[in-house]
Amino acid sequence: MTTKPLIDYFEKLLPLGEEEKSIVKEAFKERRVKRRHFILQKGDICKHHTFVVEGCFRMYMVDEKGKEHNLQFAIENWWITDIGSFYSEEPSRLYIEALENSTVLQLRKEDQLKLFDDNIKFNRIFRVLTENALVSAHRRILQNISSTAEERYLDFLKRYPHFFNRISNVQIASYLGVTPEFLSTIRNKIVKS
Amino acid sequence: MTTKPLIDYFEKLLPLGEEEKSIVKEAFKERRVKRRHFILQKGDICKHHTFVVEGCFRMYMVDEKGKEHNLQFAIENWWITDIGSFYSEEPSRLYIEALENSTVLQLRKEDQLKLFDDNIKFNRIFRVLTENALVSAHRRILQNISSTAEERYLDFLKRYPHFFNRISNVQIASYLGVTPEFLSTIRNKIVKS
DNA sequence: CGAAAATTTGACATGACTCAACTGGAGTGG
DNA sequence: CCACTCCAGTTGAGTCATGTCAAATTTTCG
Repeated sequence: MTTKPLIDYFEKLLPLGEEEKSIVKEAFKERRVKRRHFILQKGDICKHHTFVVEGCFRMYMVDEKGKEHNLQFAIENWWITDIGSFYSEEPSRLYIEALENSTVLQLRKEDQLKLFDDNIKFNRIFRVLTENALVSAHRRILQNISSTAEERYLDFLKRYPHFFNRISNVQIASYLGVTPEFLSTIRNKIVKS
Repeated sequence: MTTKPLIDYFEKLLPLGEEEKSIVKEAFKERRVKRRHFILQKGDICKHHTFVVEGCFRMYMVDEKGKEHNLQFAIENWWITDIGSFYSEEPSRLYIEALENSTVLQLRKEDQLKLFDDNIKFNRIFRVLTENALVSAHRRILQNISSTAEERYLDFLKRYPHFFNRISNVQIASYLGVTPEFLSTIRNKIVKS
């Protein structure tokens, strides 16, 4: 039963009754995604909230020069959704790509609205999720405007140590906003010091 | 009646009944804040959601070297709150300072919880507010990691034209993550081109 | 195994910061 | 209303951070 990690996740925020658990089981659909496959591409409307049960994803933008810029990673027990597109129902500018063979649970908008109507707990749960995401985003903005690339890299490793041997440096560089070459020299410098 | 702008604001998201309007009037407290005064300082716990009725604020962090970094501005009909501190009830790392003599409406956490319990609309309204803030934050992160300072400045002017003659370039530089000197050379370059 | 991608290295170019000095305008107190 | 101060804005020289491009090497995965 793939919904177990999700229910555990919800219950850390707010305990659920048996009935609520079965609502969750009905609302979320399991899906397997192979490495290098996409669950969202530029121009699509983001139709689901996606919860990662197993595997790893990145969400990124491609600029006018064709360069990719990672907005977010997601591994087990993380969410990955272009909320802008999800809520506005406008075409996304983002891609979500599986970096490993993965399993996710997806919630369609109609089903989310049903959750919200049926039960005030889910309203609160999703509010808290969004709040937490906003707090992280604010932290990241402050860091981007106040620190050097080296400081950002060290902080990234401290904050997400489980990413260290799982996500390539190319991807990390793109998340930090530096070139892979420069990240390489940073790493070199750190080792020597 | 200072609550009118706020009620208008809410009604753009979701129409309110008369009863709901009076709930709003009771829950929010008016407060005047003079230029250079603070409604939040590092170490405080952020006790209110703040809605700006008139005036202008900035929210910023001070780094180890004593430099200030602006996370956000707020003018009429904007919100300015350290949500991290507000929800976790932990001491804030941020300052919120009035850049002009201002009038705000503030909502204490207890009163917000009452709104949430009483009425599902407010639950939804605050969820939408947070979602919108998250979408902007994501846009800003992507821009920070993908654009030069000049591009960020031009985009800032396009997106917030009303800030142009209201917020000093020192403050804008701090928001963009560059020094005031460098912003000055950027502006010079733009004029010449 | 073989192709494609990741990582590293180095030379060079540009973006952005630091520091110091100068200018001009806005507020303040006499 | 003036003199004064303080702060925002500008300028320039020198320096450091980071990007670009090209090439060589290593790793990964199909």
